[in-house]
Amino acid sequence: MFFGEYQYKVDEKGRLPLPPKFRRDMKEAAILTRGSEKCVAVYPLAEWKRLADSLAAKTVTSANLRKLNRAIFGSAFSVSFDKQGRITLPFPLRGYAEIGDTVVVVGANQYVELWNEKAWKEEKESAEEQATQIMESLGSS
Amino acid sequence: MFFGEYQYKVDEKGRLPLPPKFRRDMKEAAILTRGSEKCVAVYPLAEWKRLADSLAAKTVTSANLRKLNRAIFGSAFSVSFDKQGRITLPFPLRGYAEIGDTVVVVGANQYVELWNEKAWKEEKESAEEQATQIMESLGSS
DNA sequence: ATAGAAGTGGGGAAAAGTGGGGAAAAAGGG
DNA sequence: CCCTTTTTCCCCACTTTTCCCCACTTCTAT
Repeated sequence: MFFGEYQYKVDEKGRLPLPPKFRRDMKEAAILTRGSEKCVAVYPLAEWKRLADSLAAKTVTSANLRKLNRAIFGSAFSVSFDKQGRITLPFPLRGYAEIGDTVVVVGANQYVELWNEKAWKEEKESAEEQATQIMESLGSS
Repeated sequence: MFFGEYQYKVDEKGRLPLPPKFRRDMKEAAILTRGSEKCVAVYPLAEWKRLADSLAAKTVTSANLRKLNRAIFGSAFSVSFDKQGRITLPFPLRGYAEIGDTVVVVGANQYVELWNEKAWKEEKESAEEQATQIMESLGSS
């Protein structure tokens, strides 16, 4: 279970640390891919396998499945941690999420997201607004 | 069950004590997250799990679920008590609730809230005002 | 009055964040 | 096909932060 919000620097070589707690749950390696919003998704190996399997099991038209596969697997990168616990952000993903020399690492339960600082700020606000509504509807039940 | 209002200092290292009575109900650790108003919510582990589960059970679109995960898990931090019964307030939460070197700890039944001193004063006044009105309307029935 | 518990402060060891050098590997051009 | 240039990756080093422990003071209850 991943949670919390952490800010780190991305160095000239494109390396960035993950919070120690996150590292421990991603033994040796992780899978990076494009997030649904403008962010990078980081999956532990096990979670990635689960995701891949559930996609394979989906009954969609084969044309759609191919598209989905390309989108998901085509932009997936496997990364490993160096001795300092850092990963190297692949260039295409870095460009996609518009991550400069600062990154916000966000725990989202089953996986982790990497955000451009400003983009995260905006996303957070809209997410909170929505969460408040949902939580209030829970309270009234 | 948490109740009462206590004022403590936050030291230079960002540490603050919780009332002994509260500590006892939060065995070893607690989860801190954003409160609905400008405060920090402190949940015992069990209560947090209950909350997270009830949210996960909500049937929402996957886009909304992602947002919900971000709002809920992104601002959650797990903290533990040191030998003196203090917790360290994570920086993002401290900023959000605008907590300086003084904090008001408020019991709110199932969970606990941490407030900026001034913000609490205002919140309390408006809460008391409303409570009086509500009770008066009850009394006339 | 004294003992225990609670609030407050700080020192030191360990961990984490950050930056960079150099060897190995890859890529590219003659 | 080989040599040169660039990139990647592994390792080391420094700085900052965090965490654990100890100490002192205050308050309360017996």
